Amino acid sequence: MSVRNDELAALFEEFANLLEAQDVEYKPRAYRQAAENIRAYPESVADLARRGGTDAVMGVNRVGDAIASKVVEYVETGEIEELEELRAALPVDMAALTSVEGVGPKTVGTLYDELGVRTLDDLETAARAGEISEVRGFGEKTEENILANLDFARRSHERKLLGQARPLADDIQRHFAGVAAVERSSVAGSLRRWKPTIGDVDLLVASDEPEAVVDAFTDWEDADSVIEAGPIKASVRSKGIRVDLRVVAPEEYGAALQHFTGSRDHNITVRDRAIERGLKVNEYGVFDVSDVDDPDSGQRVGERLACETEADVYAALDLPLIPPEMREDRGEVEAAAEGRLPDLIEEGDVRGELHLHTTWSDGRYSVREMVEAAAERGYDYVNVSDHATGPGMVGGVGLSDDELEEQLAEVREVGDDADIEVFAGVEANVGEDGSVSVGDDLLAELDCVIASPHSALDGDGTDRLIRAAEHPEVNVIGHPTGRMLNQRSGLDLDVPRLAAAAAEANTALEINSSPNRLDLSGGAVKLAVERGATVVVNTDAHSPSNYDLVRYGVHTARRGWAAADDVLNTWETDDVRAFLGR
DNA sequence: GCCGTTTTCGGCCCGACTGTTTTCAGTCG
Repeated sequence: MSVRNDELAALFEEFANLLEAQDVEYKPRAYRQAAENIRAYPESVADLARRGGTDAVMGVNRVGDAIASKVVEYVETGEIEELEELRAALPVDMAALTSVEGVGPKTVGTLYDELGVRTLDDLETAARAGEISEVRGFGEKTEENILANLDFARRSHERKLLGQARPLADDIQRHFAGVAAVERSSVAGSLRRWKPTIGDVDLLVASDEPEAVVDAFTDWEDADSVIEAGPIKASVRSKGIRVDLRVVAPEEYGAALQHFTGSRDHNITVRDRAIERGLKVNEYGVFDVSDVDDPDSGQRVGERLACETEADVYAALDLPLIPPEMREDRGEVEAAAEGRLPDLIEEGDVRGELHLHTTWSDGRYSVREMVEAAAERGYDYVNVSDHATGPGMVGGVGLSDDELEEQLAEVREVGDDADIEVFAGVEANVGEDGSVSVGDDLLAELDCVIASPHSALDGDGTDRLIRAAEHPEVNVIGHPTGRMLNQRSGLDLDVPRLAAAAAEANTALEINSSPNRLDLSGGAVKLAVERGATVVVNTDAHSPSNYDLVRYGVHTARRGWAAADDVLNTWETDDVRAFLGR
């Protein structure tokens, strides 16, 4: 049985909520943290369980022997006995009910005990009948809010894609640019760390007039409804996404930005380092509490060190500024302390696009239009890589070998006219056995061959992709797992093993920048780069405007600690040609 | 339940906001 990480994570989140409904202390937090780390783990945790048992699963941060053995139990039997007992004691659809804004585990427990509410439908029926406002501790306002939030909970139980949330954040940043009370503003939270999926949009503003900022925020034309609004913070819903605003004093902006960017685990490690130095870090600043009797006696206890900028905050802890994309508690604080932070790739380092489609397959623009658009962007080279026919290609999208020969002539012709280097390539399909769906003679004529899995996208794909990577004519493995965010998890990969083989074979691993994919993930990129593999940031463009998606790939590379040198398409044309063996 | 150059036992982040309450519980981030 193949079990996805997010499926495991959901189980332990349910575990946490059921325990919390019973007033159990501390355990819920432990289960939630374990769930979060399982969800974010770059490889299949179920695979870990199968290969190495509880010991291997305990390698996941904040997973100890108790939770690890529950993972093993679930992978082996499809059930966790303790969870079944908890469910029997509180037989409710916990995930659905707690997805209603303002309804948490305690509320679920109370409404089950008092009214027998088990599902969203039960909740709606009880609210419409006015029963909820009769329960002690509840009132009419709570009942109204539940009704108001129910539809939203029914419609959107998924995290939003980075590619949806980023443009929204850009919009509101433009709105704030016209508000006089806003001194500085930034996105924070997981969006600033460029996580592939986002729970909500976090915004931070520096201002001496917080209430004016909150007013401007709730008046924003794209704010569809106001969830809450106080003197220094507010939340609205916009286009189905929750947007949280926090306003802070300008002199505390750096500390607040550091605090609200997270991740929580990164901040815990940072705080630990502060404690070692007699310092205290919170959202208001870094404080020297070495001469203070009770450092917990207030928010701003002790002497405040500089914290107008994030760099000040890290400097106070003898650390260089750690880029937001790295703040996932994957060893970055230790690396920073030892001066080992990589010089991360930046958007401006990208010199070319090595994966694009034209009207020959499923693109919407001609070879010439795609090449000219790349030249206009200032790129030095592109690789025309239309789909080949083969496993996973439906509706006649992919090209036969004869058609590819025909296209090759056109690509050469466009290349002769172009100011930039035009590589002739293909996106071939990797069969279930690792074979490549284009004839070897034709592959040898091409400059840059991408091999991508498009079919049989479940189970372990490591051996299959290694075989493709070792094919002498293959230069890039495209979207290696084949995952589609919120839809399918794709292949399980032993990334270190694949990366070592790819490095040996001089084959690059793709970071596909499409917001639906972001494949490889940042965590996988880190493992790949550590094994010496070269990665390539491609947009898989089907139109010129798709070239803009490159930022998502670059920031994913940064989440994987990649420097420009690790990324093939930051190299100069001659070096890329040498890598391709042309 | 997890975790440890202060601990293998005894801690666990904490502040803002809301709605329900007369001083607080629940939710959220």
